[in-house]
Amino acid sequence: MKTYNDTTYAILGILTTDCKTGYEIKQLIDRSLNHFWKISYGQIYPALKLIVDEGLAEVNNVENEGRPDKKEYHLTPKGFDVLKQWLDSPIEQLPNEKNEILLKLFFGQYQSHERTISILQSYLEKLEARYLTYQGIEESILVYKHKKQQDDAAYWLFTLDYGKRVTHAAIEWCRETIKKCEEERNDV
Amino acid sequence: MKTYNDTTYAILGILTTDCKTGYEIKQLIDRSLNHFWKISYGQIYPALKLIVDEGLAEVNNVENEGRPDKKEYHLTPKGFDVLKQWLDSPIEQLPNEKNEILLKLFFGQYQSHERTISILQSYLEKLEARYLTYQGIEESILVYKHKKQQDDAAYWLFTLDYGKRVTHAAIEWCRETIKKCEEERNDV
DNA sequence: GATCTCATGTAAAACGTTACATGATTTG
DNA sequence: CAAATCATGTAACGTTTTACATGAGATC
Repeated sequence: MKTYNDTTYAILGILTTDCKTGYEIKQLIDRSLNHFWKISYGQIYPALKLIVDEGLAEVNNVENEGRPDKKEYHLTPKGFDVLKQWLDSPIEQLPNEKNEILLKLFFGQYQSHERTISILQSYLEKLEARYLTYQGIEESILVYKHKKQQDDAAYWLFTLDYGKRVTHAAIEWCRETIKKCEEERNDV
Repeated sequence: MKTYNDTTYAILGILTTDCKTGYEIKQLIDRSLNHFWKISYGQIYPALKLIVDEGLAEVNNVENEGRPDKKEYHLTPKGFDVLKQWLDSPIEQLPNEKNEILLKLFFGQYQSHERTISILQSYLEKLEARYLTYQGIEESILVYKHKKQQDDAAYWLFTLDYGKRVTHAAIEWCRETIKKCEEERNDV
């Protein structure tokens, strides 16, 4: 069977939810999958075109009073099969992070202690802000879970839990590394 | 001042260490920066060419008995300046992970519990293997630190500590999520 | 004798980001 | 009245992966 890239599978997956348009897909990813997936319109619209060309979804135009028309995409049985088949396939590789902060820290000896500390501090702030948004997302998922009795909420909470734990570990590391750098600075 | 991409800065940084050839750069990244940076030869060799063209490093050919010749790259003062200037510049964005496992888990309701658990289990195994390699790297950095009295080892240990903490958090999450899925399976 | 390590490189394809274009309505 | 939100899309550019090419010595 034909294979597609992960961007395409991500969109197929989202089309199983209430999100049916390119715009809504972007919003869902930015708001709920943000900690493990990113996407741009430059990926979404061409991918939706491909999905329709391949018969994995069907489009229909929906008039939207006082708003631009929108195109709703609905999975076909074939599209649902392709999604399930991807879900069933094994995963070979660990995700590969690219972390600019760690890259700079790796060469930290060529930086002043002040600069190293300030980079870590701004990283810490961003991590803390991210942790707070996760808590916000968690609450909105819990609300959604109570409203609609759907199974998907459980899985969304699993992925969110991952984000929270990993972010928490990064925050702890950040705080302690800043402390170590400050001690170093005072020693020298 | 002209800017380059992170791949280029990563290579400039590595040229401050004992690694002076394309091959050695690849090895160092694979072995020591592996948890936060990846690179391929298709990036390294063109980047080294650019680095020389821009006057950031100089090449010289080194004969290597019983082995192919190698090209050693040495930073110029200008190259070192460019590196330091990049190190001093602020970081705007948090790194964006792309995690295929979490993406699949997000759509876990369309998978059997068995399959979800088996994906999590293989993820767990990979995370545990990674944690072990981190411990191996840690020991080799400690050895290096004792041999040469260099400051860089401290920063290498910082980045490694990050990798260990984050991986540990992911392992814990994995174990508990597997437990939850197993309970679900038994309930249904 | 096969595979691994050392060593450098290119070309094509795949993938992703950014900037641009359009335009109406709602909110501050 | 400016800015944000809703809504779709393209083109250019930048980045990364993958496959290929070459070849000698060392290890199993």
